[in-house]
Amino acid sequence: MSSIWQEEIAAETRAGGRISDRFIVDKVRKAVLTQRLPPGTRLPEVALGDIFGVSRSVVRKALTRLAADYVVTQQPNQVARVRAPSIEETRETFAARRLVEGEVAALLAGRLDEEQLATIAALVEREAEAHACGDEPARIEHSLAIHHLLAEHSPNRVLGAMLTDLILRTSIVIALYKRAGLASCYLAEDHPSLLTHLHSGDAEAARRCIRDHLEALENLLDLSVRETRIDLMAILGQREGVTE
Amino acid sequence: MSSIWQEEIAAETRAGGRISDRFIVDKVRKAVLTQRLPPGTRLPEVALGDIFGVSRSVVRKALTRLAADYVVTQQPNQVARVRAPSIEETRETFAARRLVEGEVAALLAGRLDEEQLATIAALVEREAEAHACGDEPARIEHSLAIHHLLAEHSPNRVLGAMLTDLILRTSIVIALYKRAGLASCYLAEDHPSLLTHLHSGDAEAARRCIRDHLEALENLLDLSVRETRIDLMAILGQREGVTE
DNA sequence: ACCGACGTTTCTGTATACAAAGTCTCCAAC
DNA sequence: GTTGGAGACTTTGTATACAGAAACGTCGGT
Repeated sequence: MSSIWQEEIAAETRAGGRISDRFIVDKVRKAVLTQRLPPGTRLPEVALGDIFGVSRSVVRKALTRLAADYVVTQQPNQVARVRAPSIEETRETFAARRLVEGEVAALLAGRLDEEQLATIAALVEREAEAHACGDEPARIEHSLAIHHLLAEHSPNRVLGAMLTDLILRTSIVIALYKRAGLASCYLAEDHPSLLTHLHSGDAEAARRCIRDHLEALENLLDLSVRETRIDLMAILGQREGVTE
Repeated sequence: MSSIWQEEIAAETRAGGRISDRFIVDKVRKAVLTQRLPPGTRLPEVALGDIFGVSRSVVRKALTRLAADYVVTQQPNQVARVRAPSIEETRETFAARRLVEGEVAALLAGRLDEEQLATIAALVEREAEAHACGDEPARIEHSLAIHHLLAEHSPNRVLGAMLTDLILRTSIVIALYKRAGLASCYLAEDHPSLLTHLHSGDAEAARRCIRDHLEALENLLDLSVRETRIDLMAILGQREGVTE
């Protein structure tokens, strides 16, 4: 009965840390992001409880929070499942993120101090390196870190929190709908030029840069209407990935 | 031990409906909105459970969801309390709502059918009437209904859901920071002219109309820096409103 | 009168038990 | 071969018990 979290759970308990609902939320979220838990996966409370070594109470709280974050769906008297955002929702999520992240970038332009800019510049650099090495997981991690930094430094904290959510949701659908043959969703010019605009303080250029970047990203996805496939999968969805 | 929900609970149970976490969420939300539960109010799980006639399990789920909606704060091993958004957060919430609702209005301009427009027109009409009669609660209800309709009809459902959240959050801070002497936050021209733009299909005019409307609303609030008062209240916050 | 230690009370965190709803399987009937 | 249904099984909904943390009040000392 191998679980994909064994090592991390062992590490956490060794470290004296108690497994809390937050721990479970983080792990499930990451597993969904990396597609180790594909959409439609059943997440029964007892199974999760056994895996993490806690009772259903804790698992229930974690699932409730994951549902609030749109990571899983919870219907009365039914097993929670990993959510499968539709193609339409994917487009809408990208549009929402363009609006919000564009605004955040505009607010941020010219307002970051040297240290913050340097941090971002370093990440941009490391992302390029990782791409050159063909280390896609590392590249994704650095790319995500850049966007999360924007959210974190947003002068408007409310927008920042909304952006954090949207980054997560777009990441999930990117993983879901990445064009089959595509090795990477890397756009070499975008992050460096964003950095330039943030530095120079041109708010509208920064906004446009972000919006174009996100639109290009969306266009890298395969959002053609094989929606039937997804729907069938969601309905018949029998796969498991938790117990086994 | 009078609770502010007695009648509604009785009605619900008479109707055969079982009290669920959703019921509790709705009631608490509304009570916060109408300031019957002022910021800082303690919300102990057992007390709520007694009032609603359910066990802590149900209350806990409700509180978790209210926390996800930013209505209450939950800190480990401490009683949940009604959240007291700061003045800064209030400003940020308004800015976020201007961005999102402006976009929704722009998307909606010229895309509503006659029936939907008629529904909104009727609400605008009734809001004006309620204001004329001095029936402020009714006016607020109709005003909120207008904005919620925008959110509901948003072509972009993701943005629509975000807008629903933001409407709730701004409503709470409006109640909180309404200038003392002010009887009403009514801006006679704004809703009718929004309707005009939605009808004519001028997206940018609709966007601007919403943004101006929300900015005017924000300016009606008393957001001067008596922030100390709020902070003290949150810290000493000893008031109760649930048990009694 | 003020301050700090200590015991009491209150409240949350977690596990668990039981009931109700949903799901699956198998078998008979068409 | 497909449909329909009875039963067993699985899974969630809710209540409750107990342990531990925080808040509160009291009492002694200064």
